[in-house]
Formats: sequence, C-alpha cells, structure tokens
Amino acid sequence: MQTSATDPAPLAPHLARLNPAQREAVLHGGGAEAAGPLLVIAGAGSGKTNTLAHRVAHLMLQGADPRRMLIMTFSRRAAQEMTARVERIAREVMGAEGEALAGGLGWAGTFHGIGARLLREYAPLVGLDENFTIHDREDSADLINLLRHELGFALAEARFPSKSACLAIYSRAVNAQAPLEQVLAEGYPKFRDREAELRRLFAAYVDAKQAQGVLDYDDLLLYWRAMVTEAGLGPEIGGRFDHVLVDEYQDTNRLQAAILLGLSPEGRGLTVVGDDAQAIYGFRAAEVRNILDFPGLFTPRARVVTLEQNYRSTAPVLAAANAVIGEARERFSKTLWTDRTTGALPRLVTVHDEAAQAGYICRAVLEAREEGTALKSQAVLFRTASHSGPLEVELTRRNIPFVKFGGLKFLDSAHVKDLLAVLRLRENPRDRVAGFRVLRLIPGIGAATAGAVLDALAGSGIAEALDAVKLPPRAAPFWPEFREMMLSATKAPWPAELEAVRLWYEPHLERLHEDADTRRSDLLQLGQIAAGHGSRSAFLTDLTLDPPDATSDESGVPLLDDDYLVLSTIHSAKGREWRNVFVLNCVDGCMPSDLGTGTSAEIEEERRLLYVAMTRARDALHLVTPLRFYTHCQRARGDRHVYAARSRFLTEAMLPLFERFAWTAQGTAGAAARPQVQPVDLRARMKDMWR
DNA sequence: GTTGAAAGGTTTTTT
DNA sequence: ACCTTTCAAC
Repeated sequence: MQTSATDPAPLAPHLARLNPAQREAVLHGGGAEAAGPLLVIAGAGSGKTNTLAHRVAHLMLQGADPRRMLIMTFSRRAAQEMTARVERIAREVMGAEGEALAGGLGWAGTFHGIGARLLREYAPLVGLDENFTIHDREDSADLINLLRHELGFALAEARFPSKSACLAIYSRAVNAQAPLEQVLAEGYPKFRDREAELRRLFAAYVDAKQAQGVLDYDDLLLYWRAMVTEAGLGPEIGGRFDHVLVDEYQDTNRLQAAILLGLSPEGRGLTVVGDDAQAIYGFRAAEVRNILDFPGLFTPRARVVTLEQNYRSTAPVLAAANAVIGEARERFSKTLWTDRTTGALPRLVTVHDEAAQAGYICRAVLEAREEGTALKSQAVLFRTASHSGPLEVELTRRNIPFVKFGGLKFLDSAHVKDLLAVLRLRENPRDRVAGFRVLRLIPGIGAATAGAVLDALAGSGIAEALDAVKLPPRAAPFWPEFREMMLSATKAPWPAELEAVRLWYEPHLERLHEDADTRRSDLLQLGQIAAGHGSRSAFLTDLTLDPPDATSDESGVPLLDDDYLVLSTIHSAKGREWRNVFVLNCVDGCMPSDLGTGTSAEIEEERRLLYVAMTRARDALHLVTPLRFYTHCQRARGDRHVYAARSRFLTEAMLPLFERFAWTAQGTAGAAARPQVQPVDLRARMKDMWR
C-alpha cells in the first residue's frame, strides 16, 4: 500500500502543481483499486477541497468507475463545486472524454440527500412507503406537539419541554447514539425527571411517523444505518461503491460514522478529510472524536496525511487566527504556515453601538471597492442571523447590494409553507402535519374537523374521504373547489400541477394576508424553482433537504450577474473565502454566545467558530466590537443592552497582533478610523448595578 | 367547534 | 419583541 512516488512518467500537470503532502493524499493507494483507509487532516485554507477533487479525478483517470464513487459533503453547494472541479481537472488531463467521464459522478451530495435517495430506492425492501414525504424541523416539531397534547403532557401542572425542546432532545439521542438519560443529564438537567414521559412521547412519535409514511431528517440517517448493518442489505449497498470520500468529517455525528463503517467495514476505499480545529456543529451532535479516532478503527491503521501550508491568508491574518486557536483545549497538533508574508495587521475596531458598526462597515466596504476589491470579494460574518439587521438597513439605505446566507429561509414564510403543504398532502395523504396545515386554510375548519378529515383520508381513497366528511356550514362553499383541486392530482403534469394548486390557494392568500402582493411574488418564484425539477416528489425532497436561502430584501430576482456584498452566518461561511472579511459583534455575550448552558465544550466550540470566521479572510480582516450591544429585542425601542467587553477569545497577549481602531460616525467628513483609548460608560455601569 | 383576545414563556448556529 | 398557549364568547 506504499505509494510509489516513482511514477515512471514525469508527473501529469494536475499532480505537478500540488505540494508534496497534497500529492501524497491524492496518490494514496496508487491505482484505481480501493486502497486502505485514508485520513487527511487539512488546516484552514490548505487546499482541502482541491485535494479531494484531485483525488477523485486521479482515481477516475486511473480507471476507477465514477458511477461507483460516493462523495459526501456538508452541503449540496459543496457537492456541486466538487463535481465541477473534478470535471475541470479531468478535462484538463483528458479533454472532452475526461469531462464526459466526470459526468458519471452521480453520487455526490450530503449524507441526508444520499440517504433519501437510497431509501427511496430500497423502500419496498425495508417496509417503507416509496412515496414517503420528508419533514423538516418545523414539521417534526409540529408532529411532536400534536402527540404531546394527545398524551396529556402539555397540561401545565409542571413544565414539560416545549415542542422544539422535545425534538432537540430526541434528535440528540438519535444522532449521538446516546441513552436518553445521558442526554438529559448533560444537556437538559431541568427535565431529568421527565425521562419516562419523554420516552413514551418518543415511542409515540416513531409510531406516528411510520403510520403516516413520513421521515424526519434523523430518520434518513437512522434507516440508512439500519440498512447497512443488515446481514443481507449491508453488503449489497456497500458493494455498490468502490470509493467513498467524505469532506468536513469533523462535523459528522456518530450515526454518520456508523454508516460509513457499515459501507466499508474494513475501511477499503474510504477517504475522510477534515480539520478538528474547525468543528462547529457540536450542537447538532457532531462528534470531534469521529475524526480523532478514525485511524484506530482499522487494522492496519488508516494512513494520516496532514496539510499545513495555508494558501489563503496573509501571514498577519494567519498569526492572529493561530493565536486564537492556540488557546484551545484539545486539538490535533498542526501549525499552519504561509509564504504570503506581506500584508496588513488585522484590525480590531471599536465602535459605539451596532448602528456605528454598520456605518463603519459600509464605509470600509466602499473604500475597499474603490481600491479594486469587488463587493463579491468581501463578506460580513456574524454569529446569529438577526445580528445583521441594522447593517442590512444601512446597506439598503446606501444602495449597496447584498445577499444574505443563513438564517431565515425562503421556505419559512407561511404562504410558501402553505403551498408546499398542499403538494405534500397530494403526494402523501397520510401526512397529518401537511394535512392540518392545508385544511385549516379553509374558513370554519379547525382542529376537530381537520382531524376527522385526516382520519378518513388515512383509511380510504381521497374522493370517498372528502365526500364522507360532515362539514361545518361555513366551510361548505369552499369545499367543492378544494375537492376538485385535490382530485385533479393526476391530470396536470408536474410543473403545471403547482400552478393549479397556486390558483386554488390564491383566494385564501388574499383573505389571510394583508401583503398578498409581495407574498404572491414568492409563490411565482417557487414556480420557477419547480420547473427545474423533474417531478413533484423530487421537488419536495430537494426543497426540504436543501432549502434556498432567503434573498435580500432587494427583490426575488437573483442578481447573480451583479456585484454584491456577502452577508453570512459563520456557520454558512464554512469552506468559503473572501479577500476582505468583517466579523460583527466580537464581544462577550455574542462570541461566545451567552445562550448555551456554558459548558466548557460549548465555549470551546465558540472559540473554533471565531477561528473559522477569521480564517475566511485572504487579505484583510476586521473584527468589530461594539461597546453597547443589544441583547434580546432587536428593535428600536428597547434599551435592553449590555456594555460588552471584547470577546474573551481575544486575550490581552494577542493585542499586538492587531491594529486597534476606534471609529465614530460623528464629525465624519472623513470619518477616519483613529487610534484609540478604550472608552467606558461609567454612568451606565452605575445604573446597571441596580437593574 | 371555531375564533379572537389576553397572558406567559422563550430567545443560536443547520441537514 | 415575538410566538404559542389558554380562556371565553360566538
């Protein structure tokens, strides 16, 4: 299994441009055959994705069958980027033939996406309905809520976890493969005495999902894991793939690790890539131990290759980031270095409040653009989606175009959910969450009537069920149209069906929402998205697993040709890079966020989050610290703010690595940043003593 | 059984 | 400040 670095021919151009460590990772195993397991520890900006793409391309060029390669990434966008890169490399080496070859890479996607696809295919073999619909988090919480009430746990005598808390507890137990007792003790001590009720609730939840033919996100992994551990099915599924490559392995959970091992118990053909220093999904039960323990799972142990050269950032930016992560408790030892030795120190900017923060950023962004850095090459990153609110207002006021990633999704708005619920109900009439949502759009129909209709739908054909219902008088006039719409299911071919449903929904939209016009344009946009999918089922699945981001308030029109500033949560910025990066609210209470229970593991994750944000920057990095920081209510009136201190992750000792600025919007003309003495508001401190 | 008004609890990050 | 839940009237 030694890589012969002695390739007889001179290196192909795609190998020659890699550094030795990258090349070792690409060439591991030599030929097209599945080799032993490989772990690539790849620091930020070390060409991780590029290396993985080269490995895929190289295997293919050596004769590996692209249809038998499984590539799993963290988001679908990452999967698309990966296949595009592989195509580029293949074309470079083999021309059009290579590109065509790369076109055979059909199995690239997220764990959840691939799971959904396999389950759809194997559904008949494992007792699932082929037409299962997939619940997103909110649907899942709604279903749990229904059961919470049915079981009588919602009654107020003693507090029971809220629906989202119930789901969070369930989800953690499933994804971390941990006993309920442990999940409660570690994360939800308040609810420790509710273990027995929760257990009953979760049992009911599983029953309900099966009875209704729905799967939640966790089920996509759970059923997949169950399939690969079956004596007959496991080898059949594992046997479909010669190579399995996983990106961002530090952010997988134990369930995902079990799937991987099920696909290839001896590790043959496995490649996992990741960086423990960038693990930021612990809240979703991601388990850093997955990557730390990977080599030892196999005999002989997995080969480990470490990529330490950073190609992204300047030395001063990297020095600051290294200092932050240097304080971390536990990590794989590696030290990133770069040969980009020139560059400005990152800036630590003090501003008065969030309005001034917005002002500083607008100004700095425009200045950078004047100097030749396009808006697209600049990004503003933040811990929480709502924190960009004041900035968005200011950007809009100054006509600076932007696109926001993370936070509220297009699908979260009520009218979009309504329309999708109708489609889901037509796909799967047993889906009660969708059914409730649809039926209650009709005036006069409340929980009781809706329940009766859904009971009937579960038992018989749609027409029979809809005719058998005893309707409240108010609902009667609306019923014939609803019935007609539900039954015309098979008449309209796919994208036309959405249009038919939209027309039915139209009067309800007008009746229910004041701002029907703006909402209507969302629905039209949904129609555009629908056209890109082959069937209703594919449309619903894709939308649930990869929801489009909400666009900027500008308009629903994708302004992809234009230049725009990027706004993103740090989580959504993973794997990306910009020349100029701003990080909002680098203050205690925000980074680290003071919302969690404050365990040291959580604090460590927040530290890595700041590290991820800082390492997105190529040339310039601005950490902004407002002195006054609104805690809860976003909106104008509340003076519920705290006087925040610089983030504890930026210690005194690190300050020499930064250039420090204070910035005030007043007296501007130039509004130049100027060197500073840290201002303090003593009066407020006095007042705060008695709050 | 449905709907509206009033009160109370909750607040991140995402597939 | 928001959303969900609860209670009382149609």
